[in-house]
Amino acid sequence: MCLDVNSHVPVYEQIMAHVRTGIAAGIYRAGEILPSVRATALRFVVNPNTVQRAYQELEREGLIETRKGRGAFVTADGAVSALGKTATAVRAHFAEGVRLGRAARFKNPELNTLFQQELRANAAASPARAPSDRSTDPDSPA
Amino acid sequence: MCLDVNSHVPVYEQIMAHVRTGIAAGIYRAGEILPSVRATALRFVVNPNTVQRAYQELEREGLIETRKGRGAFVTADGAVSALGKTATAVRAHFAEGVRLGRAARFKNPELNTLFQQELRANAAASPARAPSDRSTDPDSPA
Amino acid sequence: MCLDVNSHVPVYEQIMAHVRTGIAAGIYRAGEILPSVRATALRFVVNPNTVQRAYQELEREGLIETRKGRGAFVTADGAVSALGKTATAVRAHFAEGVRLGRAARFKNPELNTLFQQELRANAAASPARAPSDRSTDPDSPA
Amino acid sequence: MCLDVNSHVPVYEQIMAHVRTGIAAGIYRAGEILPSVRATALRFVVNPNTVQRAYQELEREGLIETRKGRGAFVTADGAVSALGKTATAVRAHFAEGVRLGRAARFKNPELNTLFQQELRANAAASPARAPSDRSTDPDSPA
DNA sequence: GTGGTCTAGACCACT
DNA sequence: GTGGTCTAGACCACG
Repeated sequence: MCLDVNSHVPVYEQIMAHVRTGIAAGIYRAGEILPSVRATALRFVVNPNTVQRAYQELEREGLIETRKGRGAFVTADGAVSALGKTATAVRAHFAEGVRLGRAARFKNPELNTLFQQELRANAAASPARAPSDRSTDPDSPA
Repeated sequence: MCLDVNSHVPVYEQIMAHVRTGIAAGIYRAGEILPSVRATALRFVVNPNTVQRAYQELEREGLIETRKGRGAFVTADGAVSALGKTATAVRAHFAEGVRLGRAARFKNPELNTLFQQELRANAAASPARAPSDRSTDPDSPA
Repeated sequence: MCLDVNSHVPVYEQIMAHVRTGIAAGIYRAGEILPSVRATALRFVVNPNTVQRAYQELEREGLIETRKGRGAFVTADGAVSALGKTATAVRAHFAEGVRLGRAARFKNPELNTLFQQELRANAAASPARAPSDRSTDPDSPA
Repeated sequence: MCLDVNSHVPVYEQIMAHVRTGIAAGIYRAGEILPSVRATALRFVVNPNTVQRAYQELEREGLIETRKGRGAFVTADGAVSALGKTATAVRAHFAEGVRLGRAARFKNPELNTLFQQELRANAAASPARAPSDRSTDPDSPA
């Protein structure tokens, strides 16, 4: 898991998304401490300020809580809301793809085919088959 | 059809995507003239410079051709390549959604459900059923 | 002989240069009439207004003289000054090339070699040898 | 070294040429950082946007690489290709001069004389002799 | 401090 | 009217 500096999405938001999905996935549980700002900065090869901002925004969202000199902790309802937020984000991407396809007169079956290809391409666990031939598309208008 | 100024995607790229899908959809055909820079600027309530830049990049991509004092025209192979480029963009969005979902331990069936919901939500004509309550998610990390 | 619409040099100036060298070369002599605006426009596939402007500027330069309803004529001293103007223009190009080369630390012998190559490449009459492999360079900063 | 705002060559291209020859001359080496956009804008008394555009185009050419918040850096193969690009630009100027001269029926010896004069006029160090009275010709049709 | 995008408004070349 | 370049000045993301 790493960041895409060429994406239009600010790095600090990518880090936010990373933490959010981490919570949604149960990697970080309610009350647990998150990796320190500095550790995260080193891991992503990024300026600590940037991580700092990500954590700050997450705190504003109520997902985490920072305590001076202690670190950042997942809040009680952060654990539950993260899952919903992630699902919403996922849907947003699908919606954007669908919208774009519709604009180009793609029919439902065609869109479905494209989606199933991605599902297999990025297969992880259950029905894993296809090799991951996915490559980022600089063209993608978010 | 309008732009999202709050998106992290530069406005000029959104305009590029718009033209691209317009060509892919057959709204603009090979050899046909595109709306002028100024007209497009008015339509999207955007500065002419921004449209100018979009057209310029599209020209560099070989999709369109501009002639001083005449206007911008869809090139012959622009008409064909636009379709492929749009499909790639669509897949990129699906891929990103899938990636995000996978990170949060969503299973294939769950992702599929989310996708089918979008497909129906944004339904245009044919199998239209549930209109649903889709709204853009400013949180979406592209 | 034709125009380069992709050049940064305005078309009307290219036409001016064409007339100027035509006079310098003795194709158009003092007192002789020049091709009409419309004829020139057709020949170069250009808007008559553009030719009109070229002729107008040439008149301001004193190289030609236009008489309503008659046409444009080479003036007496136009015939002599054109040659000088052309020579100056030629030198200006050489100077720009030399300047650019110097900036990149090219030595005199190297510059000379490049020049001799061009001289042979564009060979026309006297010591004609090499085939014309010259191609326009969009990079050229005038 | 300064820009010619009266030239028909866009300022941003003049800046590109300047950087290119700088790289070709070894003033900027592979991996080294270039002057910042704002610094260059001040140096050339030009709007930062204009420099920004020049750098952006150079990046597209692969000559340089920019990193947000860091600066612009000369790429590895930028260092080598710049030299070739500059040589091409130099030849283009010589070619244009030759072409113009040929059109006016100048013979090779005459063209050669004009060139040698420029070579001496713009002499830098080695065989410097006649300083001469060279001045830029705004008339020069690139 | 760095690069990157956008607006407002200007002037030029060309049809 | 068209596209193309430039300025002035603003705001954002990153270090």
